[in-house]
Amino acid sequence: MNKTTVYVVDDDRAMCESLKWLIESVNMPVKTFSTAHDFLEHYDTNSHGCLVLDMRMPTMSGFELQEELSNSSIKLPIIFITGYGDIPMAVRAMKNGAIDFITKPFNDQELLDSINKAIKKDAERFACDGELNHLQGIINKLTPRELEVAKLIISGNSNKLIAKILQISPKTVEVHRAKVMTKTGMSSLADLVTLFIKVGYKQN
Amino acid sequence: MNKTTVYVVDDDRAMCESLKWLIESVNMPVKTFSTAHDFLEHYDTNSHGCLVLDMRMPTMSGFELQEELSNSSIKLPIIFITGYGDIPMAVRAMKNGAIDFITKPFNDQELLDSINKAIKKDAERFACDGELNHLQGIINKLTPRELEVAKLIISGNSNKLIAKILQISPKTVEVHRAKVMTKTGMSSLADLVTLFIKVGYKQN
DNA sequence: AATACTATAGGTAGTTATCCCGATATGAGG
DNA sequence: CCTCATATCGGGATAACTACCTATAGTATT
Repeated sequence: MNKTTVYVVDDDRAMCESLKWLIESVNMPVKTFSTAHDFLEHYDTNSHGCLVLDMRMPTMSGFELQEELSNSSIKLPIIFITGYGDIPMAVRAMKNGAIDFITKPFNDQELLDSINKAIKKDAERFACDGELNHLQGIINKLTPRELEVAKLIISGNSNKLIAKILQISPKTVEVHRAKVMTKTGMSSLADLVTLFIKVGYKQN
Repeated sequence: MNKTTVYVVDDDRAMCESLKWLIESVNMPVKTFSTAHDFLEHYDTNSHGCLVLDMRMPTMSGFELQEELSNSSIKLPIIFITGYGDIPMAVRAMKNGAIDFITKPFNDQELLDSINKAIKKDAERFACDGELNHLQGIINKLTPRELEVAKLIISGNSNKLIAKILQISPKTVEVHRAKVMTKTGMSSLADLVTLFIKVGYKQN
């Protein structure tokens, strides 16, 4: 697990330095980038924290980076800062999932508070994702056939029915079922259903 | 089920009339109010649609109404319109769950688009809530004892174990269990677990 | 007082699931 | 060629669940 980092992307070097100094003053690791491309190249998809992002930048604007990130399923919380913003811009940024939009000049504490909130939110997301990946990993251990049987089980079918559906002997279904339970480590049908629902399987 | 209505709250009579005219021009029912209090008095909690809300108003601001509504668990989507807004105000409104924040003078189509999105979103929420209430209603038909047994069942306990936990005969647990299944209309344990998870019961 | 619902409990039979033992066939990899 | 994983199938025993019947006692409603 990587440590949490505050990423700063701003084309203004002085602003980058100022932000770096501010954020490091509260003992948070900071990485600064002067362009969106620079950030995208050096960003480690496994790291977490938050992104402090200038709106107006050459070659790639803050908006474009935000979209790029959301398309790449990178869910790093974004805090926009800008000196030239207007309301439609702020609204659009928020609609696109930014967690804050701060205008320059800003109050230092205001930004730090926002960063803390963002990091907290990202940590929650990370914990949640980790749990999900873990559960998904458990399910991925099943063979295709076992998964097939498992899905039929959690849809409420009995072994006998599953046997008819899959055109195999009920005895084989029993074997698969037992394998599913031992491999997933679930000790009851209820737990198995819960597991599958958690990872997003729906039996509509 | 009530029809969908666009609620307009603005202290400026002329603006109210103008909005009413605009929205009715696309055949959507409108109700206008000149104060937040007026709206709160006449609002039917069962109705749905969306709320077009002026920010700056006497006695109760748009913000205050938004907070009031979120505290009353009224989840009507809110579109703010204002002539005197700034970015922090817009950001705060969006953070509080507004779905749009539009500045006067606004483009008519822009507002209508936003209203349509809001209504769509509310309809989804309504459908979702309706489903949930229905499922909750099913569970509410259970007697306290049956609910107790049901929870133990979906936590993966066997009848025998439940009997020990509740200090009653396994036979009685069987009876409760059968009652739970017939009352909920679920035909398998898997379906029962799914039902309880849908209404938010977790066995952590 | 009669009725209905709830919680309790037993019997008996049948179905289903679980767990132990076994077996065969197939294909991938060393 | 041997091994391992996978998928298939069987017998037999035990445990668990389901479905039908019965019954009693308390509480609430009418």
